Amino acid sequence: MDKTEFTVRDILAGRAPGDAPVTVKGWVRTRRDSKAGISFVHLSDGSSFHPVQVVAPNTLPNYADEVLKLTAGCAIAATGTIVPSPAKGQPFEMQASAIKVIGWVEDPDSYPIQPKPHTLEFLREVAHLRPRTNVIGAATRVRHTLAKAIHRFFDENGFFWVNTPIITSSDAEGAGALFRVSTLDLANLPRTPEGKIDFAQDFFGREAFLTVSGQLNVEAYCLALSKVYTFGPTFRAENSNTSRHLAEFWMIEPEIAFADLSDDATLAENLLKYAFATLLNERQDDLAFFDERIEKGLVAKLSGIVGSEFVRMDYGEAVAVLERATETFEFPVKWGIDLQSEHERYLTEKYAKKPVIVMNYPKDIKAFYMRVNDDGKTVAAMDVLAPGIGEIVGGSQREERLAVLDSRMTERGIDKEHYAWYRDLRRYGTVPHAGFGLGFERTLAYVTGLANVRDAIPFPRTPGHARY
RNA sequence: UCCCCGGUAGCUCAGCGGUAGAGCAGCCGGCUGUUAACCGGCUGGUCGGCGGUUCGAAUCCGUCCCGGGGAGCCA
Repeated sequence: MDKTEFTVRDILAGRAPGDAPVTVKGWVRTRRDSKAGISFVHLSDGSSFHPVQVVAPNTLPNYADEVLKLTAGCAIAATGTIVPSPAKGQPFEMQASAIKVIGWVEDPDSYPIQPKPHTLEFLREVAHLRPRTNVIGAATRVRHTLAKAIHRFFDENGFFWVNTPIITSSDAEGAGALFRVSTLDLANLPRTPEGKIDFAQDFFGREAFLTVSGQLNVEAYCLALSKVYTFGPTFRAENSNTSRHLAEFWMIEPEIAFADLSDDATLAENLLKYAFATLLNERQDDLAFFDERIEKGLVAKLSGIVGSEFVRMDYGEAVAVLERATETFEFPVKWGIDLQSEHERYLTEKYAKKPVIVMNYPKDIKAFYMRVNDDGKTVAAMDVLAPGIGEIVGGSQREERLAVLDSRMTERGIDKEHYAWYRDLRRYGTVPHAGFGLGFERTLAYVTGLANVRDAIPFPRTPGHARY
């Protein structure tokens, strides 16, 4: 991009010179013609929510042959002078002196992306073209800024980003079904003398899978660098068909040493508030769009969260609240049950009307690595529940006592040999530590008001869907 | 995987036993410093597939496919 080229964002912000011709490149959103002898072409390059208005006079040499044939989706380079717009709708516009068509739309009649609202369901079926829409473009920019805000928060607080492996052999974390990674010839599998598949001949000499969580690995780095986090893709081969599940999704997993569950909850709350505040500050146009078209009151909702405390309650208190509720639940509430979606929704949407942190769950419904509390009945686990989306954070203080960890593994029938390296962390300089997983797409859905995580990731993977 | 709802023009939908419709998009024309403009005209369909009921099926029945919502699992 040479010095005379500017983005739509720069032009609308007044950062392009007004005394010399500049060029902007992008894709046509709409074209309106005036018989007074000009056409108005709205041009988007994705750099900002709003397009730039290019005013094309009929004195352009290619006006009749090309400008009047521009339709939604055509790629052009427009050159001209940036002037304050005489009409309402935009602060600046371009008086074009040249419009060069770079790419036509073949068969405009059937081009799927039109200057009108489409259903999100339809847009998922044209996943390669949907970034050209307002809603997916805005979601993409918010996703970027959210990711940057999360990294910045950790950086400013002394955390190190640890890239835990995508391919693992940890297969019993209780976090769902796994995708197998193998280079064996499926049509001609090697067998052991007992007739089982001989994974010793596979690429890694053992069974391998795509990771469902970087937690166990990041714990190892936590017990050396004190404050660490992962931010990367994770994979679950669950046959989940809901608006909140993806087979491939991104997760943020901080892990802090010399810390307990309360520290963990505070970290989660601070992270979310920081991220939301950043979006309110840096993505105003996009959030205004989501507020207007996707979820009324979105900006006020986020501002409210930034400025208030999350509600914290013990699992026992949560059960008591649910038992007192006048609402009738499909699943009856009593101490010991895992909270159902309807229960979580009640707590966060009706009872607190903001994010709720539920802490100290019964140990029998939680994973083996969560620290057993002094009561012997509960573990130091916490979930952050958000209105409309449910669980966005799941975390715990980890069991740092080797004897307790071993007995928990025995209870669950987990092979200690397989977790020898994880047990080592408790043998050599063990300390209390805690962490959580934050679902990136669920968080993005929450901050945009988008009801389905499939619209919060560029190319969603769900059961039966990996076409694009 | 289970339970519901839906599939009609490129898109959004109406029609729900009797000759396939509207809005938007596209094309043509009119008007206009316009703002996902406005006015007129035109083009555009195996009514998801297959089978059945009926004189006659987009409409009723069966089945399969596809999409969505909810549940479970979880982030």
